[in-house]
Amino acid sequence: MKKFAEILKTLGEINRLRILKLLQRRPAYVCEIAAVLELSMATVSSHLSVLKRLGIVKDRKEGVKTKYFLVEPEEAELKELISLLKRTGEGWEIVKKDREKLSKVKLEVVCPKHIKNR
Amino acid sequence: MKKFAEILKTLGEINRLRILKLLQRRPAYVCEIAAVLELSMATVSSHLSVLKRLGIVKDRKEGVKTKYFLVEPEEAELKELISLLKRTGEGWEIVKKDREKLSKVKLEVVCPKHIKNR
DNA sequence: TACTTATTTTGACTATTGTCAAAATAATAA
DNA sequence: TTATTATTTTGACAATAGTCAAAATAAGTA
Repeated sequence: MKKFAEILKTLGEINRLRILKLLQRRPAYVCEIAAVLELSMATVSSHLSVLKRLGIVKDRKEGVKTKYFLVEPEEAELKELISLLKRTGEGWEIVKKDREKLSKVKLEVVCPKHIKNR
Repeated sequence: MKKFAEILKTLGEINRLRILKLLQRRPAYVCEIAAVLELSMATVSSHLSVLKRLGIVKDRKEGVKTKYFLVEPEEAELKELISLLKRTGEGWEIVKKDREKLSKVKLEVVCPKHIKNR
């Protein structure tokens, strides 16, 4: 039960939900996510590590960058929650905006110091 | 989306989950729940008010006591989450223990000051 | 080797949360 | 009315969480 509560609490954070809805579109680098959400990379990185610990995202190093992507979780309850989130978030305004932004993000623009620590 | 995160976070608290699993058995008074969970009535009352605000429990005054009971929530997502919780919590050890305790609780014992502020 | 750069970690800060004791409420009983 | 009692509210506290800047890492590149 403790685990179940943990899962719910972890998913009950708006920026983590936004990240998940982004990753449902396509894998992304930390710098891209940070640019879309307008959060520091430190913050995004910390959210991602929480999601990784939960077993719903994984990462792959690509040179100096890290690409994060969704994976099918092990646990049945988590699977159900993710499926609910998949069905549920599509109409939200912020999700549409975030995805629009993501589709326009240019790595060369967003990753070097053009994005000055925001 | 903010609302959805809110729901998840609210449900992601172990004592609130325990309360919901109790109320799935039968309606109960604050003092009964406090006795079963071994928490102060103040704490239980505060959890209950959070759950009430979410629209998954309601209360009815019975003299000096307040009886809390589950209601079918309005929102579709919340409905799905509650249904998941219904299917999901049955095997948990703590749920079985809590329910066992609840079935043995005697109002006359548990409500007056016999339970000394725990 | 030294330099650059995306990421992660650390440290600090603020806001929020879960908890209880004590005070305040509200409903009944005497 | 006054007393009793279950509940709620308030105030305080410790623990946790989200955030960022700055430092530390790690993986290139020159």
